[in-house]
Amino acid sequence: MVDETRKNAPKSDFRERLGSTILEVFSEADFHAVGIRDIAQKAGVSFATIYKYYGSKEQLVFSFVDQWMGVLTDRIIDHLHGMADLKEKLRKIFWLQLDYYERHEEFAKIIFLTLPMKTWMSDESFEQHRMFDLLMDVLRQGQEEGILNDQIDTRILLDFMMGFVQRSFMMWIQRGKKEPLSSQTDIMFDMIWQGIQPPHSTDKQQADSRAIEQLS
Amino acid sequence: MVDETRKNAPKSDFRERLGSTILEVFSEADFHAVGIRDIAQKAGVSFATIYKYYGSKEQLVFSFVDQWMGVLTDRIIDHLHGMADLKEKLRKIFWLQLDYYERHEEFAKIIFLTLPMKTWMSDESFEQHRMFDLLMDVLRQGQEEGILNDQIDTRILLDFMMGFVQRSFMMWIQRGKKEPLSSQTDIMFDMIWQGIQPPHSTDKQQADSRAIEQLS
Amino acid sequence: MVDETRKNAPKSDFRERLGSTILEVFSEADFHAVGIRDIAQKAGVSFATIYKYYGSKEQLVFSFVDQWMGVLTDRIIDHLHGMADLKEKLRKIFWLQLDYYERHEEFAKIIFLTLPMKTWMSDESFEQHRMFDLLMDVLRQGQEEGILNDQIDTRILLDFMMGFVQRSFMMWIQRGKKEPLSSQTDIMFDMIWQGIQPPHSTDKQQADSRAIEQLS
Amino acid sequence: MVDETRKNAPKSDFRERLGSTILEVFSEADFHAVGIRDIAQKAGVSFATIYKYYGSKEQLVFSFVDQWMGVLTDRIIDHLHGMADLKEKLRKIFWLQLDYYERHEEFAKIIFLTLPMKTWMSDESFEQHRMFDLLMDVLRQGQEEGILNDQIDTRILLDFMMGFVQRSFMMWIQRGKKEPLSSQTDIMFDMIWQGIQPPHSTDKQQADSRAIEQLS
DNA sequence: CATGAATGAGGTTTCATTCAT
DNA sequence: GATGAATGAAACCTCATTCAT
Repeated sequence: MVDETRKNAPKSDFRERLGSTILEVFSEADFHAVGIRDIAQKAGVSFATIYKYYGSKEQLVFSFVDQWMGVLTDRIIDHLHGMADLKEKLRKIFWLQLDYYERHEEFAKIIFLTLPMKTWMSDESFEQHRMFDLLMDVLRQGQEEGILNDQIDTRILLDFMMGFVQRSFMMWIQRGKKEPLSSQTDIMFDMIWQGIQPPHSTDKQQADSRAIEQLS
Repeated sequence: MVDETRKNAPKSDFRERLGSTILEVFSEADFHAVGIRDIAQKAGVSFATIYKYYGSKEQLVFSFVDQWMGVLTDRIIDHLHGMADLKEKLRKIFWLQLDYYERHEEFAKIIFLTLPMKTWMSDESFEQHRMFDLLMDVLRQGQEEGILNDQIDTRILLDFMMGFVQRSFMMWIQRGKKEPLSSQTDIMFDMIWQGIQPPHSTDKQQADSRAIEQLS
Repeated sequence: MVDETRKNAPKSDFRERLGSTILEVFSEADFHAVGIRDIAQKAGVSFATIYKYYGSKEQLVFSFVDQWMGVLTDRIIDHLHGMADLKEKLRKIFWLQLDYYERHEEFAKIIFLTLPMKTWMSDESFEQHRMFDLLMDVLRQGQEEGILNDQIDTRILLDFMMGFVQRSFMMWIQRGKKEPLSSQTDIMFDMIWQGIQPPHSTDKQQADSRAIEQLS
Repeated sequence: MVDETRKNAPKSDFRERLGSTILEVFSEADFHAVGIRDIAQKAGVSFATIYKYYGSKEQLVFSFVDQWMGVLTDRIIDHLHGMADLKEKLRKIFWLQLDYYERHEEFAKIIFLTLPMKTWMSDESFEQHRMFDLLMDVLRQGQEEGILNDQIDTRILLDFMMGFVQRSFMMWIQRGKKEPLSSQTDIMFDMIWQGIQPPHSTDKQQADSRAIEQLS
């Protein structure tokens, strides 16, 4: 299950302490405001060892971000098992993300607020292929079944959902975390669900509704 | 010898060159990868002068970002004049943003990819009160008129739209700008529009539609 | 007199403190055992400033060594003024060196014990053209006048003297500085003087002496 | 698989390869510019093994230098056998050194240009007791027999010769090895020989010579 | 007993920022 | 009021040495 095969993998203990430290410091300061020496010292690891394994401050953080994103992906995969209804799948996916980012606030701060995007986007780990493919499959299936709007590039459906998640997290932080991030999952998901459905053009719907009303 | 005529107004020129330089360099490198010396040199100013006016690298960029966001706000205000239909207003707002970010790609890269978020979010300029108030007013009005979902915090409606804009821009860049960012404005806006409407629960809508069909 | 013309010359005070520190630390430890950070701290100068001016640890030390060698050269030039007798000139030169190295023991330790020779010999400052030319002129003159052995490359005459100086200093240190280095100047100089004279082949000399003795 | 026959004697091979490597790398770079890892790799040994046997980079080199100096000492001892004439003994010693350093240029570069003197001088191996005693005995004997200047500390006679050797080697390298180092052995040795003889004051000699001439 | 991993630290370069002019 | 010098610190790379296996 775990990557025991990876070559040159440092001691698990080593990586654990590093991870904690990264969460701690990068969640509370901008990327450039954190020194590798601080990290090394707080993690009780040698500065040179970090360089040996990760090569740069960026790669160090990317490496952990990738790992933590993998955990979220695993969790999503796990939860989707045995689910058939598309809407429930998507709602679950949406909730799992909000929930994960809320419970791992430090991690979410890192990916949404701290990471130097320019460089991260050039890095393999940004793509998150496993999660991307997973979500794309669900959405594509919905489009093929006619449940979701198939006029739209599937990737845009994905962006629609992911953009809402990211923005919601950012503003949850910015606005002081007054209530749990996931507390409004249902109402927020409904917005997404409405948004990604096929356009029995809203006008038509309204006309329909009005027609019904007139009938009664 | 040169420009002795405007001896007392070198400032505008100064700021202009600084702005161009900032767009140029910060759009192509992470914040921490850009040196103030580079900026000063490219702008033809002493770096100490920059410090005199802006105090720090962050404030320097924030200052210009604020200005450029102001331009977008002005443009939105300008375009909304004389518009009455809410949907058209929102569509316009959505399009104006995509259009502005596309035509000022460097600026958009800076705010979405480069700025150290942690610090920016603590800065006055992040709030963008004028634009925030403007959009909030439009959305709130829609909620009050019953056209938009009023079960939802107006700020969430805003996040819904803004998140989509930000994510779309980021992925437009990431995916290689194959086609104009604003080329899908309509189809994308329809997603938002559907998403923010009151929840005549989709089920109900479908039921309505079916009922109509049966009637005819 | 002093190099006020040199561009980018650091503050004199700055250089003074650096010099003292260099004498202090490099005279007591091998080159590679001294850290630039220590030097900077002891000299009360910023570490970055050192690099700005000298570029490397080696160049830093070479720069001062060159200066101090220049002082010795000046001193020799000064003392030779108004001297006519070749032997006295050479004796003076020999003594001035022993004396200078003895009174500036730290400096001498640096050039004879500490400097990484390989690199120093590739450096301009190793040549010490001013002093080299000065001594070569004196020796060459002696050869031309028939006072010194002209069968030998002048440079070898120079090596003969310089090698003795260097070795004497090294062993003076090694043997615990029991008595002043220059205390045996005369007896040591006589060795050199005898060595560099034209070879009225020793055998001949002895034969001569014996002949004289027989005559009397 | 390989050399199982001398399973218990891999040491000589090990040390041989180490020696070659040391000659190779330390003759071409300053002490601090050579990494133990390079040495270990080139010699095909683990660097930790080197530490096991030698304890430090310095001791590693000192150990080999001591061995190679021993070879020179042996050679000198060997050649002095059966020689009676003091002058010839000294000439031989002088020539053997120049010859050895010339033919083992890499070794000579190490002792004269590379070794961190400060540390080496504190090391047992610097003293070279066997060679020191050997040369001192020869010189002392010369002094006792009245052939050499006995006004001078025997050690200074030694320094006189050794300084010339060291300086000559250094400058031979520095000046580009235009001709064999030992090519001028005779003329150089004559300088030393003249230098270390008793001072039937040169003036006296000249007077003698002149007297003879007058007589004839 | 030999090895590679881990370490602390140094050299070098570059940076943001401060300071004195 | 604008400037360059000086600074402290960081990233980066590599090293000598120690340590656990």
